[in-house]
Amino acid sequence: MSRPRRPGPEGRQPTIKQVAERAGVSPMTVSRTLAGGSGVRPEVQQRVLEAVQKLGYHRNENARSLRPGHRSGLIGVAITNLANPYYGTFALGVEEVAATYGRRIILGNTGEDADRETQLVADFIGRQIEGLIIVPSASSADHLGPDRIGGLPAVLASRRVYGLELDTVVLDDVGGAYRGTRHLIESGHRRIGYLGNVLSVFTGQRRFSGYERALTEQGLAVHPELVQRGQQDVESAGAALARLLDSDDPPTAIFSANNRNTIGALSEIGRRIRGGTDPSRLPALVGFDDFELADLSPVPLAVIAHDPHQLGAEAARLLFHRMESTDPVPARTIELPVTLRIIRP
Amino acid sequence: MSRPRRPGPEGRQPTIKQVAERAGVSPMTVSRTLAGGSGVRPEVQQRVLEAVQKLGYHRNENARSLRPGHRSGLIGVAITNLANPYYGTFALGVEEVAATYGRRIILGNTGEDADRETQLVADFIGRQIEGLIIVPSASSADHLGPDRIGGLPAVLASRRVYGLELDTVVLDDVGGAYRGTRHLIESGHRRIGYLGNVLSVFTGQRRFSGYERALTEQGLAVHPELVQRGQQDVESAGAALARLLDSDDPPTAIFSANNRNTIGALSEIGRRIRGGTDPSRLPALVGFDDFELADLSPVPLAVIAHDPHQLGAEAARLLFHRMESTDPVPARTIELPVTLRIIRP
DNA sequence: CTGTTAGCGCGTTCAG
DNA sequence: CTGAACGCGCTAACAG
Repeated sequence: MSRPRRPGPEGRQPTIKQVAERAGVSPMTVSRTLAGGSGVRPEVQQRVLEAVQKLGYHRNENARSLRPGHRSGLIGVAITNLANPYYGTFALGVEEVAATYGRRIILGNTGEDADRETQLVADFIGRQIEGLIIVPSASSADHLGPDRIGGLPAVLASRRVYGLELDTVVLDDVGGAYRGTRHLIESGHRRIGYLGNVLSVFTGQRRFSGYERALTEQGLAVHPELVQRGQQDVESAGAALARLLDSDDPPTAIFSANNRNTIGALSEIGRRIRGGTDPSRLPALVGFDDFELADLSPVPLAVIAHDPHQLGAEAARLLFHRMESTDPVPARTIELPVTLRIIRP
Repeated sequence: MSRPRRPGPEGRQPTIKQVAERAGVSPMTVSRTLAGGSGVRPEVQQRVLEAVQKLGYHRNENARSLRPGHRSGLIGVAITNLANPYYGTFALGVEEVAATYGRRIILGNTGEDADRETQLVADFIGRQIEGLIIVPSASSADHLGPDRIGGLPAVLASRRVYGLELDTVVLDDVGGAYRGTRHLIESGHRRIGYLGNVLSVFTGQRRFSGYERALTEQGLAVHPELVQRGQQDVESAGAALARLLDSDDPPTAIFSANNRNTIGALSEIGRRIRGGTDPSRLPALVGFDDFELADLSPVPLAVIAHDPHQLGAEAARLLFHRMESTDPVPARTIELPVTLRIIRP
C-alpha cells in the first residue's frame, strides 16, 4: 500500500475550500460545522465530517489566529538548557498550568547564548505568542526591553535581569546558599571550597553572596584559592574540584552552587574513591539543587532542595495573571523557598 | 517609567501597515526593506528601520506562512516525558539538526497519554508544521495513520508502531538487553531479575526478548516471579526491586530495562546499604540507558549506553531527507548501536 | 525605485 | 438553514 499523495496542491495541507467542494457545500458550512455545528442540518454536518475525515483536514491555526479577536494559544518558553532535567521539569510545570488555560507552549533552547535568545524571542513574537516565559541566559536586558517585546506579557524565571521591570520568579538563592554553607560550618568545617557560576549570572552572584555571608558571619575568611567559578558542565566541574583537592591546602568541604557542579564534584569524588582514596579524606558536600541518586553519596552530603516544577508553575501563574488583568499591574517578584535536606550527615 | 501600551489596537502586535504609515511609505516598501532591502533607497530603508525599532515591530510569521510557497519553518516534536533528561537530550539533538536546516522545533509533551498525543499531533498540523518527529506513547497507530496526517513527513523515534510505514529510528534493544543479561550470566549469576516496561510498549517487548534470549541460550529458565514489569517511575521501580529482594529466593542480579528502573533500583539499594545491609548481599545490576553518577554505584554495575542526542539527530536527518526528496522514498528504519559499558565489575 | 492589486485560509457580518 | 462578501497581515507580480 503506497503512501497517498498529499491531498492539497503543492503538498500543502487541505483547505476548508477543498473540504467544502468535496462535501458539496460552501466553505462557510464547513466552518460552522467545525465550530460546533449550530445552525447546520445534521445530515449536512455528516457529509462535511466525512469529507474532513477523508481528506485529513485540519484547521489552519495560523490563518485562524490572523483574524481579529483570535488568539494564537501559544506561550513561548525559552530555557537555557534542555538537556538539564531541571529545566525540563520546569517546562513541564509551565506546560501543565498553560494547559489549564487552554494554551500550548512553544519551547526553545538558548544554550546560554544571548544571540540565540534574542533570535528566539523575536521569532516567538513573530509567531504571535500571547506570553513569554524566559530563563534569561545572561544579565543583558537589550532584547527584553519594552521597546523590543512591546507590551507582551513576560515573566522571568530563576534569574532576574537588572533594569527590567518584569514579573519574576526566583529562588531564595542567598538564603539557601547561606544555610548550606552554615550547615558545613556547624559540622566543624573551616576550609570550605566553592564551585559555582560566574558572578555575572544572577544566581551565581546571589548564591556566592550567601556563601560569603555565612563564612564572614562566623569569622571565617573567604579564600580566593578555594573558589572556582565559571564551569557550566559536569566535566569541567569535576576538573575544578580536582584542582581544589590537589592544592597544597585543600578544602575539607565544598559548597556547590548548582546541580551541574554538584554532579561533577560527586563524579570526581567517586573516581578518587575507586582510585583508592579513603572516603574520609574526601570533602563533605552541600549542593544547591536536589538530584537523583543523592542517596548514593559516599561522602557527607546535603542539598538545597526546591521544586523546578513549582518554579515553572508559579511563573506560568504569574504570566496568566498579567495576561488576564486589563489594567497595568506593577511587576512582581516571587521568591520561592528552599529547604536544606540532609542526605547523609 | 511606565511600561508603554502595546502599539497595535487591541493589544496586538504592530503590523506592517503601521510601520509603513509611520515611515511615510507603503507596506510594500517595508516588506522589501525587511527582506533585504534590494531596490529600496538607503535613506528610505533608514526611515523604515527606525519605525520598526520604535514600534517594536516583528513580522507576523503566521501571516507569512499563509502565503503560497512559503513554509512555516516548524518541526513538531512530541515526546513522552519532558522531565526525563533522556528525552530532553533527544529533543536537543533534533533541534540542532533542525537549526542547520533553518527550522525551529515546537515541542510537546504527551505524558505517555494517547489522547494527548492525538491532540498534540492535530494541533501541530494545524500550525502548519513541515514535519513531525514523535516518540509514540503507545503502539496504537490510529492518529498517525496516513489518513490522519496526510502526506506529512514523519519520523518515529525510539519506538516503532506496528502497521505504520514511517521512517523510524530505534536502538538495538534486543542486542543490548541480550548483551547486558549475558554479561551477568558470565559473571556467574543464575537468578537474574528483570525490571522493565510492559510488553505492549515497543521497547519493553524488545528488551525483554533480549533478556529472555540470553537466559534460554545459556540453558537458564525465565522465572516469572523474578520479572517485574509496568513500573514507569523511579519510586515504583524501587518498590518493585524491594519486592524481588524480599522474596524467598531473591535474585543475585538484576537486568533493568530502562533509566527510570535503574535509578529506582539503585536508590533502593542505597537505602538498604544505609540501613545496614552488606553491599555484597545486594544484587549486581545491568541497566539499559546510561545515567549520571553511575560511578557511585555501590554494587557491580554495567550499563547499555547509547546517545539520546544522536538518536534525535538521526531522526531529524531522516526527516529532512524525506522532506527534501521529491519522489516517494520507502520507509526506512535505522537501528542505532548500543555499547555495554562496565562501570564496576 | 515605489505603489497597487490580489489572494493565501479563515470566520464575522450580513443577505438570502 | 446556507452562502457571498470582506478583511485579518503579508508579499509576488505587475504597473508606474
